[in-house]
This record gives sequence, C-alpha cells and structure tokens, in this order.
Amino acid sequence: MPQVRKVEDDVLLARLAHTFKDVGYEGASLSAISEATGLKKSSLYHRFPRGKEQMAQEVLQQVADTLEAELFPVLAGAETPGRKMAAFVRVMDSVYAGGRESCLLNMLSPPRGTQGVCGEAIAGTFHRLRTALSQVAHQASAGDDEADLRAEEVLVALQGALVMARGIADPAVFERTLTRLPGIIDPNGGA
Amino acid sequence: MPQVRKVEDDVLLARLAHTFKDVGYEGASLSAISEATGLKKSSLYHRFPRGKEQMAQEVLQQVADTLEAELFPVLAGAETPGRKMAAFVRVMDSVYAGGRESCLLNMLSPPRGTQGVCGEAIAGTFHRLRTALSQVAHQASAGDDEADLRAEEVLVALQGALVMARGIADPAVFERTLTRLPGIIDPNGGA
DNA sequence: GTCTATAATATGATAGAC
DNA sequence: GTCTATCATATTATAGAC
Repeated sequence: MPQVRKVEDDVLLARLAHTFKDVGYEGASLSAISEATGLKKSSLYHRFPRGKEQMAQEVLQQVADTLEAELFPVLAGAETPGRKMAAFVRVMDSVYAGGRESCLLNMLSPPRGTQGVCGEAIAGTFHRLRTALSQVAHQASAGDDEADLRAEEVLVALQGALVMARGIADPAVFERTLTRLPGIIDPNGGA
Repeated sequence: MPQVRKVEDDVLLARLAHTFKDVGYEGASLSAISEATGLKKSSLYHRFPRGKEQMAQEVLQQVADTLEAELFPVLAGAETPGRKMAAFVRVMDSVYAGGRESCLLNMLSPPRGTQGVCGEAIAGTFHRLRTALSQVAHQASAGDDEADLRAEEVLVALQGALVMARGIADPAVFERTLTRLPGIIDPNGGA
C-alpha cells in the first residue's frame, strides 16, 4: 500500500531547506533530516541517490528557481526602481521569514578552497542577484560601476543583517535593514 | 621528555580559530582539529577537558579579549571619529585576513533556539561592538537612536561582506566594504 | 604534556522485504 | 515508495603508558 509519495517533493524540499538554514550542511545529519522530513534514511536515499550533497544541491536549485520565477521578472520588467525594490524587499522578507531564518547561501557555503557543486551554485546565485540589482540601479541613473557597487551593497547588507539577527537573536535588525535597501539602489527614489 | 608544551596556548588557539573559521563548529571534527593543531585528540582533551565546546568558547573569549585590548580602548579614546574608524578598519582587515577568512561569530553560531554558552558569547560580542561604535557615531554628532543605527549598519556591512566574499570566493568585496565603514559612522568625516 | 589504544555512539550509506 | 535491518566508517570521549 505505501507505494505512494508520503511527502510531496515541494514539501520535502521546504523541510530540507528549513533544516539546512537552521543547522547548516555539516550540522544536518541524516538522522536530523529524517526526523525533520518524516522520511526514513533509506527513503531519503531513494529520493536523493547521491545523499546529502544532492539534497543541498536541489535545495539551492529550488532557491534559484524561485528567484527566477518570482523576483527576476519583476526586476527586469517595466516598473519604476522604487516598485522593483519594494518587490525585492517583499520577496526577501518572505524568503527569510522576517529575519528568523538564515540564508542557505551562507549556511551551505563549503570550506574555503573546496568549491564543489554547492559552491558553484552559491556563487552563481550571488552573481545573478547582483546583476539583476545592478540593472535596477542603472535604471535609477547610476553609472555602470556605481550600479554594480550599489547592487553589491544591497546583497552585503542583506547577508549581514541575517547573520547579525541570528547572532543576537533579534530579527528586528533584519527588518530595519530591509527598509534601507531601496534607498541604496535608488538614493533619489523618495525613500 | 615530552613533558613540555608542544604547542603554546596562543598558537593553539590561533590554529583552532582558523579551523573553526574555515569549516564551522560542526564541520570541525576532532580529527580535523587534531591535524590542524598538531596535537592528538587525547592531548586536546588534556588542554580542553570539556572538548570541542570548550575550544569554541575559548576561541570566542580570545576574540573578545583581543577586541578589548586592541580596539575598544581606541574607540573610547580621545581621537577623532575619523582616526577611530581608521583603526577599526585596520583591526578588522587584520582579523579577517583581508576578507579571506570568515567570522567566528557567524561560523560558531548555534542553531536557532539552542543558544548555550557560545550563543551568549557571540551575542555579547555583537552588543559590545555595537555599543562602542555607537559612541563613535555619537561623537560624530549623531543622536542616540541614529548612532545606534549607524553602528548596526557597520556591523551588518562587515558580516555581510565576509559572507559574500566567501560565497563568490572574492575578498575584494570585503576590501570595498571596509572603505565604506568610516563614512557610515561619520558621514561628514571627509571620507 | 603527549602519546597509543580503545570504548561507545553516531554517521553516511546499502540490501532487501513489503 | 517506504520501511527495518545492517554495514563500514567516523565521531566524541576516556584509560593508561611514558
């Protein structure tokens, strides 16, 4: 009888993501993952034959897919920079649960030197975000170099706010930081 | 004959810190630590009877001690805000090896909810840094609330730059961010 | 203070029943 | 597709020689 999927793929990935965000790659033992997902280890290997590394890869891929579907079309669209950044803030506030969850790009980051597949995915997502934000800054009348710097500054603030929110156990840092982001990309945007 | 210290305490702590910065708390197995420090596991337990948790605690304590000795006296001293922030940048550039090393406050951060001793130390160091930076901002004619926000913004940028530098394997992000920090605390400081 | 040796447990991973 | 049972290895931790 139990030939049916006990946990749907999207739910499974969401629970995996939550676990990785909480304890990181090394901290996420298969036992912990099993408990978090409700699937036994062997069932997890059925879904992810290459084990934990594949889980991390697919979770990162889903992050990339979500951004590609929900964020980048807006940032590349016809709206004003102000509206685009409002959407950016909305998406990030949702992705990071108001600062109560950490970033997978941080928590899944491999050791220095050991780049590997996850490292490539993480770097790629950072670059993709920076490019998209830079174009918004460019739209807000920044020169090419200045636009890149503004985009970088936004990502730096986003990541730092998440680290600090976790470090002092206070999501308010993240919320305060979010409100600053539109003004970084578009200083004349009536922030 | 080998009744003498093979590795001095400060060297031992430095090697431990390097390992934790690289692979995080969970990723730093005793085997890895043993190899990195040049001491066998049982020797490590002789130095740190409570094991890895104690190692992390002492490494964090040493970070706090270093800041207390090298940074906070300057920030609380009689110099101009500009000189204080120049010293801040110098210390941070050294502590994080120009962006090629991660922050222990990030890499040793315990899972959400599980605060524990390390969590307390990390939060304490964040608060201590924020307070000291806020006083510099206050000196640079910021109001009390504004000073706190500027201090927070500096720490957020610092942490985020380290995460991003690691994520895209490019320390330049960190160096660029460092140059912005004095202007955040003192916008009229001729940055 | 350091080492070799060892114990108890946890981990990543596989085999095979249903 | 999920499960129980199992394996080989790695992990934290301790005992005792030098």
